[in-house]
Amino acid sequence: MDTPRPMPSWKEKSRELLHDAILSAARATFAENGYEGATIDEIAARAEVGKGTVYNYVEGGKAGLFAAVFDEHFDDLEALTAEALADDEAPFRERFARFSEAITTYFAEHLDHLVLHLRDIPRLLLSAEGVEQAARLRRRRDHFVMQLGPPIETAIARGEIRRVPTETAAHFCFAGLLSYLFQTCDVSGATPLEVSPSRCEGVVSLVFDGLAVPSAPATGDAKAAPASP
Amino acid sequence: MDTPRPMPSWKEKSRELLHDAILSAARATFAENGYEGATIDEIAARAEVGKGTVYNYVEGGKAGLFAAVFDEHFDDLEALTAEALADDEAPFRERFARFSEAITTYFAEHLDHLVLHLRDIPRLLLSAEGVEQAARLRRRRDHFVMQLGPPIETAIARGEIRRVPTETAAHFCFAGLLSYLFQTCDVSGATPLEVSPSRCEGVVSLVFDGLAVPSAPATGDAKAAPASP
DNA sequence: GCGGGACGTGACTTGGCAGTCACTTCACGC
DNA sequence: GCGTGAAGTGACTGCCAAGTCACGTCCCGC
Repeated sequence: MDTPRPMPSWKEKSRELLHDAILSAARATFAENGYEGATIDEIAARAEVGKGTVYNYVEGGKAGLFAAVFDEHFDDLEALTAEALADDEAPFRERFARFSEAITTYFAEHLDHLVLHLRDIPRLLLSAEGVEQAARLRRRRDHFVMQLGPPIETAIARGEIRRVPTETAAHFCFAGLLSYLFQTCDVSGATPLEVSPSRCEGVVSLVFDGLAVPSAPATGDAKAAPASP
Repeated sequence: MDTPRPMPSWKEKSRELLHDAILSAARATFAENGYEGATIDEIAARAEVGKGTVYNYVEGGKAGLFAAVFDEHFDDLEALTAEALADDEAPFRERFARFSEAITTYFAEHLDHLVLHLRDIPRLLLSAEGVEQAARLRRRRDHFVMQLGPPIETAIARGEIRRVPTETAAHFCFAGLLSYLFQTCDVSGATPLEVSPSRCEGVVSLVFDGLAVPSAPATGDAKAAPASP
């Protein structure tokens, strides 16, 4: 058959650029169709490379590609989390607020990562097959979530928050944030995920203060005088 | 070819029993392997029927089978939720505690449902293909979660909880519970999911009271003054 | 006992996708 | 120019699973 394409400008794409293009195509495709629904053919098409090239650039085929996407994802999350939590002096509520805002902003800019995170992490974590990969991912996720650990312990020591197991608290913080995002954003991307201090304050206050009325006794019927601001 | 099997005791299984057997085999298989990983062949084998029989008993092939499993699941959840929330007079904290205990007990007895719920609901809700089914499932899930709506509104009216959008509060309650279960139980089933009042109190207090120290900052003084140290 | 209908069955058909590899093209040194 | 190796390509292979359907079996009424 006649040669498919004169490969117009491919030389411009250096090795690294190509790698990025493939990874980014993979992320988009996985986000759109899920792991099972995505095909290498489509990823290759999106990256504007041949199918074979995809295999030249990643180890481990489809699964490896997927892992690479998640590695990149968690690298991102960990970097911005480290920065958001950096200020040891700040009260926990504030640090958590910064964390929430950073995460929200990140996901607002990368809606596909949000979909990926919400849909495919549980999927991987709970799939019996691929135990190897599941364990690796769990470690990665826990490592990320546990960045919240030291701030939480500091906060407990300072008496800012209750004595809750660190792990529980950390997961609660992140899960609360995620589920809030999931519930309030239009995942399809039709309306962009809005990031605003007030929105962040919403999650932060839910997670930090709970549902209960600030100081009123929860179970007592006596309406305690509401604290004035 | 020789007849495969003299079909030993199949007549005993009435139509309905067979249907149940298939559904239950489907649930187990889906829970074990996820939607994509499950095969009709395996479901048939588990139910101890021929593949063709599966198609005789369900509308819509694999997808229909999956939907049937989820319908049953949400029927269960809604029934026990209605019961747990029945007492209008009780304070919200108590109603939520009963709800948490009921859900936890249910999942403890049906670990496969928990896996299914955690892994496949996000998957379905976020998959672009099958929009039809996704919408139906979302409606179903929201209907379930919004059983918490009236209690929440009552609680707000009574001043037990803050003025938070009902939907947000409802989802926060359920998501908090779920993520707590996910994080603290061994999904593989190696160690059974323990249900105890103290465990429930753990979630309830996180969701209801938040992370913050009960009323006063540890530096205990004027309650309403969130003085910064 | 016998004929027919209802029901279950699994071999088969079909479609689709992961992964391979023989080939083409390009860049560069001589 | 021309030879050589590096890189990209997509047609091809093999596998697997959803869904079909022609067949066998059983039961029930006659």
